[in-house]
Amino acid sequence: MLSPRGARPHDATAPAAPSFSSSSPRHRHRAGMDAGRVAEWEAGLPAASELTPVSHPLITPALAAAFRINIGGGAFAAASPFDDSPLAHDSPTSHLSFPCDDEDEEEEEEVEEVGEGEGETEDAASGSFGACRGAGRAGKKARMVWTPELHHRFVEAVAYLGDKGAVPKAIVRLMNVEGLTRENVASHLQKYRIYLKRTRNPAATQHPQPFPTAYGSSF
DNA sequence: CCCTGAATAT
DNA sequence: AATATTCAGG
Repeated sequence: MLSPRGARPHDATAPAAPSFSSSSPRHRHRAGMDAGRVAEWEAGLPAASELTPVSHPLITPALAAAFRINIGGGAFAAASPFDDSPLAHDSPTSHLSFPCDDEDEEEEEEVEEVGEGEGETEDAASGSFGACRGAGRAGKKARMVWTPELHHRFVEAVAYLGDKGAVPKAIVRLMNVEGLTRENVASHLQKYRIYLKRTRNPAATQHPQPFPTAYGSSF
């Protein structure tokens, strides 16, 4: 037996990382019980069974409204090469970047750090986004971090397209997120499908889980 | 060429 | 262990 893909020459790259890497404001995500926030993506799920809109009357107002995600405080440029997305009509629905983690070192997670009981009412979920790679181009494919907002957008796009039309390409096109590639969506789509399958038939399996996202989403 | 499934790497 | 990335196949 031959295993062709046994060894993979990994590019040891570590080229440059000079850019701004001085202060990295870590966002403290509080796993509070924001049921409202959680219900957000839950509401975007195809509760019923028929979610296959055979007719595509273009973008619906509901979707457009649902897509109205917080648009950060203009930290990024705004020149989009393509602007032919149906969603990118005139609403601030484009310019979404995903934060990424740098550092190659394997560092343990930081210890818990509780403030002095300061009120954290303001949620950071819809706050500022840290653009990681955008203009700067480096042979570094940072691990994509699917933020709840990004995931929500993804879910909305899938729900709109339907199970039969939810193709990575269409989703990417609808999301219109710069930096988001088809592979990224395809990968996530797989996970999303598995998640749906898992929740649909919890037979002989653990209890239903919300969504195995790396974010606070506990019910 | 595109989409889906599994394997692999971090 | 979980998630994203990548390879391979249909």
